[in-house]
Amino acid sequence: MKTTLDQIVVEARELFRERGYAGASMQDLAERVGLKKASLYTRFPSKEALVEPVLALTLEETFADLDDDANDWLGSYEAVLKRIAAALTDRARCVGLHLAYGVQADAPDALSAVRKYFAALRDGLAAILKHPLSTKRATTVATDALVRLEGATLWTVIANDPQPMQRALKALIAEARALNASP
Amino acid sequence: MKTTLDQIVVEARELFRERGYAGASMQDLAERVGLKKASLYTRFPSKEALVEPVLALTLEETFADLDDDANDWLGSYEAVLKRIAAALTDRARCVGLHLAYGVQADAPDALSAVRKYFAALRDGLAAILKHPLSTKRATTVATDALVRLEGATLWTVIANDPQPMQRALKALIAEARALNASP
DNA sequence: TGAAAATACTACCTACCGGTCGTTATTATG
DNA sequence: CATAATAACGACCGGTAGGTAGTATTTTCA
Repeated sequence: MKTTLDQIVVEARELFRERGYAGASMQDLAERVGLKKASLYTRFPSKEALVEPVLALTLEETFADLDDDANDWLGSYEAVLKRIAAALTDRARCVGLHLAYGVQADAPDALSAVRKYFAALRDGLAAILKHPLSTKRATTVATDALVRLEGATLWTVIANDPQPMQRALKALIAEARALNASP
Repeated sequence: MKTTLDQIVVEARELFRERGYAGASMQDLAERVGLKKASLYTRFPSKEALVEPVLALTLEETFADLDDDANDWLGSYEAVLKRIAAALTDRARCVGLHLAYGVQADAPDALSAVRKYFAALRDGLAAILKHPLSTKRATTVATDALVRLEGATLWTVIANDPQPMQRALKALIAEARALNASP
């Protein structure tokens, strides 16, 4: 009857995504994974400790199976952007954004996990953009791309409307293609 | 010793902004306004009922003192965008976004208040953009502008970095100016 | 000024929160 | 197969959540 850590992390992510950090309860999580609440504490020392693995999993999924082919940076970039956009669209909300807004100073480990997560996302995108751009410019463009996609989740959340996300994605890809022409 | 409704709404907004819907407590709110918790309930029937006036106030501030001058739609548009960006930057978070993510189906009145708030924001921007654009296109452009600014709050929250917001603002204004040249 | 209405208070309710206790059942390893 | 480690459990802790009852105080207005 051993429940895997992954199951717990996946369900915790879903819960954080739906209800945010404050709104998610260990009781709810226990029920989702078919355990009693006390049993969760044999796996994770606290609610706060769930945040890091939740975001690590998400980050891993985002950059899985990406070959850093210098000759096809544009393909890699498009692929990652599409992957991020797809994840944000089909779950409506972004776990990371929900946690970024919801995690407070009284959960310092969670706070630093959130910061590391977004820094890693940005750096992952920037690494691809370093092929046509300077390091500094790559970071800027990556940051702007990321916040643009994240912002579009507002409309998926309140109106269940994926179109702003699609338009943002299209615009970002067009900008990247333009970089290829004039660096 | 009468506390004004406005004081309560302003403090509630601050609390929702900082902690989100689930994370904000009536006890905290009471302390902020210098009342006992029970006294809040003589003014508002529930926590949920705070959401609508909080967003109404924010909306009102956003569009205050704007003359809809057809000859200077660009000036009005820039002014509103700057106002939104400034509010998002100096409070780091956006109340509306925090509530959009945090309000759940079990708070239906709050949910519809959030939806109305963002629809009104979009419509307010779209009304200005109807001068150079078709109704349909104005709505699209307004929506995209809004989500772009909102997305930039991610970086103000996690890194206390206002630059993505400034860049988004600049880009949006540039796009609007381009509209003026080629409609 | 006096009474109605609005506001505030103390005290309390039930439900749930994150987390811990001591104990039992399961699993891995020698 | 024994044993140690891991994982699961029921019961419980103090604290706090949203909200209410009943009462006292203040404000409003005729």
